[in-house]
Amino acid sequence: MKSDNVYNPGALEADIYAAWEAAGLFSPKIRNYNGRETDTKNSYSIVMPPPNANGNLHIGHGLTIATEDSLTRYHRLRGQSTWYIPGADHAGFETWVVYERELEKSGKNRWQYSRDDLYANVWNFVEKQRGAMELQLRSLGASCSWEDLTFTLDENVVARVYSTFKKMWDDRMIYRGEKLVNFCPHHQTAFADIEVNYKDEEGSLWDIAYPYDGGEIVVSTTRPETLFGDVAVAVNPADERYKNLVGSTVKLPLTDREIPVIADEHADPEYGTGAVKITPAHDFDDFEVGARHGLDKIRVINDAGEMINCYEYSGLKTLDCRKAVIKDLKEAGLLRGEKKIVHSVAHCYKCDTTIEPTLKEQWFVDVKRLAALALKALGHNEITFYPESKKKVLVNYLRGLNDWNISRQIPWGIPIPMFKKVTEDAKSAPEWVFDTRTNLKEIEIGGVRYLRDEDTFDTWFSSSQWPIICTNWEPGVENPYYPLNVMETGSDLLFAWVARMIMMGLYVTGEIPFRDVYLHGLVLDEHGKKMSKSKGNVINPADLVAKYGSDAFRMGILRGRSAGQDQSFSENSVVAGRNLCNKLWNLSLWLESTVADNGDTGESYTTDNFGEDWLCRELNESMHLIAKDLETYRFADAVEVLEDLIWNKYAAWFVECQKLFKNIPLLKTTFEDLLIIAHPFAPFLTEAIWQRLPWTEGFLINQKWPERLVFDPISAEKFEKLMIIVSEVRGTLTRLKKGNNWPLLYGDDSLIDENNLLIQKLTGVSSVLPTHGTPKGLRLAVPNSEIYLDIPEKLIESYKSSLTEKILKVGREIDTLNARLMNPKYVESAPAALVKETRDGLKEKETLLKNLKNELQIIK
RNA sequence: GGUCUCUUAGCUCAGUUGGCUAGAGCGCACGAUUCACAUUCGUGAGGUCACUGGUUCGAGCCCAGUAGAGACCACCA
Repeated sequence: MKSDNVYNPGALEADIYAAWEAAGLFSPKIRNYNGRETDTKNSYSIVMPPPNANGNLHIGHGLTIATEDSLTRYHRLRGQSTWYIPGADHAGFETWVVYERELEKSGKNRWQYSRDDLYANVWNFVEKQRGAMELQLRSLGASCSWEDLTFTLDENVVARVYSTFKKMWDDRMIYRGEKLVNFCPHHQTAFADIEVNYKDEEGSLWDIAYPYDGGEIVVSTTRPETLFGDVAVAVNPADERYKNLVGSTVKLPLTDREIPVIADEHADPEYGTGAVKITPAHDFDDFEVGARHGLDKIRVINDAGEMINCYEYSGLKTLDCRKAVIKDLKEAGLLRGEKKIVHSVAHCYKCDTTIEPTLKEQWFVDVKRLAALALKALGHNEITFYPESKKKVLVNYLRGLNDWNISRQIPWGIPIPMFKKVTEDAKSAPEWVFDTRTNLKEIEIGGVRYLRDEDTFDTWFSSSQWPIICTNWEPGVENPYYPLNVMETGSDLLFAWVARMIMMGLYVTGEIPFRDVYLHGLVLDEHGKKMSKSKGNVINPADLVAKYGSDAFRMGILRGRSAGQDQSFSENSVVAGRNLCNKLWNLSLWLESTVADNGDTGESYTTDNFGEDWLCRELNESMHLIAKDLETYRFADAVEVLEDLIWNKYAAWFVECQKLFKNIPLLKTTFEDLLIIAHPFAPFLTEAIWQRLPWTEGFLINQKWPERLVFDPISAEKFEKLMIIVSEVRGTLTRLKKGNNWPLLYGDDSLIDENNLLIQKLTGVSSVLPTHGTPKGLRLAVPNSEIYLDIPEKLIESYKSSLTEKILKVGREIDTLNARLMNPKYVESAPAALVKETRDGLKEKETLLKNLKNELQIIK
């Protein structure tokens, strides 16, 4: 018959969360801190990496919340003024892609609207979607301060972004540059380097002859269509083959232009023919070469990916033009060869269109100074990384960082507060002015008209200031919540986000934005593969929460996970979490009825027997370990310690003992402690139990982390001996396979005298009796104890092989200990305590061996 | 090419400044069963710590190298 005593999370979780929220328990205790509260030891702040406002939470978010919320709840229980700040991301480009797809579905496109209309439309679109994500955060138990939720387009965000931009503009760290950018012809926007996917692709390397009087120079290219933008041919200065051509000109095929031959290190003599065409407007390397040699930049591809400025080829798509050029070169007799190669090609990470390096005027941040600030702080170890190795990775990245393009050509984002002069005769007026009136298309300053730059900021420009914004940091005002205690996020965001937060935090506030960085790895499927929709191996956290409960999910996802490591995940670990929840739930049912049956006197506890002292000792130790693990971000270890405590120590040993000798005050105290230390991991279940127990008051969520329990250590030690005896009896009975209905006899032993009932209960033997000096039956392998299982001669005989095996094993152990002690250098150099331990161990094993051998003698 | 990570039980992973007989969960095998829990209880099997050298009284851990797996950065005319 299946029992009804099964923990059923679904019915409870929503109500509990609502009760916490209604009671205002997620808010930091100290809110109005201006000048009043500066004790940072008693504050704890952490921000949530803002999930996409119009998206659903995926498994990575589940891990994020499980991690951050267990930290939050732990520090809250520790009495700190704890502030977990939630956010929602406008997710500039991501959201834009979704919106534009909707727009296209209804047969429209972005060009039919003004930028401002588009912005308003997306705002409404996101407004409709919002809320789902927040509900999911609640169902995961995130105890974040909802009244402080920051949306990445909120007024205070924009204000901070503008003031930082102004500061950088004044500090000459922002410049307008015509540079090549990664441009997606489909989305019509530029991308940062890290937003581009490189993929290996098959392509052709064509050799094309560029003739000159008396010969030709053959260049190798994968992009013949860009030859109309060629402004030079480069050869390596050390390349003897071409030395005499440097400085002369060659004819550009299919045109009537002459271009120079130049010497530049960029040309690799080993690759292709060693000569390379230079197209500064359409290739990143060539752009650099062009800059070094003062060459022109000729654009031959427009934003839509069509050819321009190239005779009859104009208007063709790039790939069509490539075919035409190859055909015409062949006809002109200038094609010298074609070779299939595999090369890596940049793609848009959203629509997979080939990225077209495009010449654009954009806003750039000069990152040298920013990176230097970050490198200095990292060099001084001002920020601790978990895992530590990620610091090295970050330093390496910061050292090679290029200037940061912060312009995006999409309407959905924070408008760049820069206006360009349009009054032509105002010669003395600056070309660009900073102004925050971005709600206007056009402004006038001193009779000069300026038009707003239509671009918006790269999302990371605002995100990089997230800790500053969320904690309401203001210059000159003491703020106990800045720097944050920890920044927790995925290790895939180390460059895009963490690096930029460090740089901008230091630049704006002069202080690091957070003290610790904890990076979690990717959650892979159970076979170690990345989850993706196309593979169909995506696990949705909401499904698991619905099936097993939020607590089970949280413990399941934290189990077996370590910092920075991409690790697999399967439903099994959530099942294990669910089982633990059920265990705790049933413990609480037993405890509640036991307290009710025995009367609750409300007295404070004392310890009255070995098992009670032992449990107190173990509970103290587990509390200490869990605290230490959480403070060093070892979540999996903490869950493991908790599980061992609840399942093995509390339920399997302590409660079984308590069924014999009930100590109601101690049961109550220790179980309350258990609930508190389990709360960071299983918030709903523990609160549900707390609310149900008749003697508890208030909420569990804001109780005090338990004090150490008082116990007698010698008594606790003795219980361990009892455990060894019980285990040995159980093991022997199992191996005999003849049931457990035998008497257990023991020699003169006060420990067993005092606990014979307990031993009988835990092992199931028929009785536990003194030998009265006449030992008989099978002697058990318990050191320093004389214990016999009173079974018939025949059965003892059948146990002989098992005994022999044991003797051999103990013999081997004695050998290794002996060998160690025979080594004079070990005795000399190893710590004294260790040597003593070895000696004691040896003595114990030798006695045991003697006893076992005696026993074997008797059997014979 | 550069940076970083990983290789420990059938699977997924721990193993914190080197210290006794290398751990956990899941899985597997054997056994149990009225009263908190079959989402249970008891017992057990299972490991050449990738490989080769070195340092040390002592190496899964430190050092050098080899092999394999993966991530990221740069480049690929």
